Amino acid sequence: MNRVVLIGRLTKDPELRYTPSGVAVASFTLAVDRSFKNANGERETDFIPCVVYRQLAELCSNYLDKGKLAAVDGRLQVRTYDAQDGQRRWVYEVVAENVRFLSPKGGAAHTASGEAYGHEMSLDDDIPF
Amino acid sequence: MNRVVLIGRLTKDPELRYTPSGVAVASFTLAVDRSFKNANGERETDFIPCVVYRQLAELCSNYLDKGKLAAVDGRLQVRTYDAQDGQRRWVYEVVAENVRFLSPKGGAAHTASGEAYGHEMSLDDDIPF
Amino acid sequence: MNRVVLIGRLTKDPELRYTPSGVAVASFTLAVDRSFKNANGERETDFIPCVVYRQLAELCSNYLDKGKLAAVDGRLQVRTYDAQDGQRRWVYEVVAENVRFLSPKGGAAHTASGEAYGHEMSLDDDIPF
Amino acid sequence: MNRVVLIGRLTKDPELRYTPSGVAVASFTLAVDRSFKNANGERETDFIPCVVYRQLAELCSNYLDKGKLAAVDGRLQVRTYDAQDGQRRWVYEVVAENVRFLSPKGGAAHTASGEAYGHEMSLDDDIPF
DNA sequence: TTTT
DNA sequence: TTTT
Repeated sequence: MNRVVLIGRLTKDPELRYTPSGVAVASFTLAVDRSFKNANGERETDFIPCVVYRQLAELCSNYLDKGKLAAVDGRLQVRTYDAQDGQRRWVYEVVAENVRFLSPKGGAAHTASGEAYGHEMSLDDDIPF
Repeated sequence: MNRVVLIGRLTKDPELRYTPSGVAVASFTLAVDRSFKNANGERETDFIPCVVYRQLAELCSNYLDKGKLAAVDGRLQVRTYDAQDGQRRWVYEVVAENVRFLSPKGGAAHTASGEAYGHEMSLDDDIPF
Repeated sequence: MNRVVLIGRLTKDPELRYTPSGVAVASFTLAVDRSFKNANGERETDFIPCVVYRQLAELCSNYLDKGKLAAVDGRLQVRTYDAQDGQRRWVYEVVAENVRFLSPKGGAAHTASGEAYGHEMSLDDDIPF
Repeated sequence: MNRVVLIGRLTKDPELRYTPSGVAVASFTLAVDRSFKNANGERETDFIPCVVYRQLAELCSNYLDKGKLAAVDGRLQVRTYDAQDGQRRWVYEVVAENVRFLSPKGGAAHTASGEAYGHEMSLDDDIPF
C-alpha cells in the first residue's frame, strides 16, 4: 500500500518529454504549504516532485502551468542513480495517477479548452472498476 | 487506520450547531464527481456528508457556502440510531480533520477575510507534530 | 478526488456474487477500530461495507474470511435505492481498488496458496502506470 | 493537503534519538512493495524513510524492529541541508502521525507487551476530534 | 447484521 | 435533501 494525496501550486510550467518508446512523461514540482506554523510563526512549504505518464501527461502539460493549483493522487516512488561524482543518489517523486486542476479557468493554460477545470483527470477515464 | 480525502462542492451552506457542552459542529454535504463515466457516458456524483468540530467548524461556517469547492481530509465514521419506525438506521459521514478552501476569493463567503483561501485549515494549526 | 484507506478485520466471510454479465463482485464489512478512546475510555469501532470487483473479488473470496485483517484502498461511493416502505434509502460503501491481506498465513483461507500474503492485490497487477 | 499512507516492512531496527529539548525522534525505513510487476516480471520495492516524534517514537522503538510489518499514515516532508562537498542536498521523509503495528505478537519486539498489536497508535490517543 |  |  502506497498512497499519496497532495494539493499545491506548480513551481514552474510542467516539462513534457517522451520515452524512447514514445510514452509521454510530464514532470513538475508542487509547492505544498504545511498546515501548521513553525517555531517562528512561519508557514513552511514542501517542494514535491511529481511525474505523470501517458495521456494524463499531455493533459497536465496543456492545462497546468506555473502557479496553478492542482491536486495529485498517486504513489511515492524512489529511484536510484549513480551521480557524476561516483556516488549513489536517490530521487523521490510522486507518480500521479489522478490529477485535478483546481485553478479557475482563464490564463494562458486554459485557452485551449475550458473543459478540464471542474473534474478530475485519471488514466482510465471511462473504466468504473 | 481510516483515512479519507475528498474534493467536492458544497450542496448547501454548512449548518452550524453547538453541542450541549458548547462544542461547535458544522455539517455539510460534498458533491464529489467520479473520475470516470458510467455505461451511458455520464459522469456520476457521490454526495458525501461531512462533519467538522470546534474551531474548524466555525471557519467552515464562515468561509464555505453552497457551491464552493473544498478539500476534506478525515476519517469515515458510522453512527447508529433508532428511527421513528422502530428500525435501526446507520449514518455514514466523514469527520473532517483538515479542510482546504479551494474556491477563489470573492463571493459572500469571503468578505469577512481573504486570508483563509490559500492554505489548509486544521484543528492544530500551530502544532508541528 | 475521492480516496479512502482502511485497515480492519472482516466481520464475516466475504460474499461472492456475479452480475448478469458475469462480473465477480465480492462484498464484506471491515471492523475498523478508532485510534482514540471515547469519553468512557472505550475504543469504538466503525463497521464499513466494502465491495470489490472482477479478479480482485475472486482473490478476496479465496484469501479473506471472518476475522482476517486486511487493508483496503479505494473510493467512497453512495448508491441510492427505494426501500420496500416506499422510502429512498442510501447505501455507503468503499469500492476497493487495492486490497492487502494482512493476516499471517495459516487458517482455512490460506490453504489454497500462501502467495497472497505479503503483497498487495490490485486490479491492474502488471501495469506500472 | 499532504497525506501519505504506506504499508511496509522495517529494513532495520528503528533508531531512537532525542532533540536537544528532549523530544523523542524515531526513524526507520519502510520497504514498500509495488503492487505491479516491472517489464521483467519482477516486483520492485520502494525504500521510504519515516520519522516519528514524541510518545509515538518511543512506542515505535519498543514495538517495531527489523522485518516487522507496519502501516504509517502521515505527510511527506522535504528538508534541505548543505552536504560536506558544499552542495545543497534534499531529504525526503514521511512524518508519521499514526502507526499501526501489523506483525503478529511474538519476536523480541513484543516481549515487553502484547498490547500494541491490534490497534493503531497515534499522537492523540484519547482525543476524539 | 458485526471483527480481535 | 443535492453542487458546477
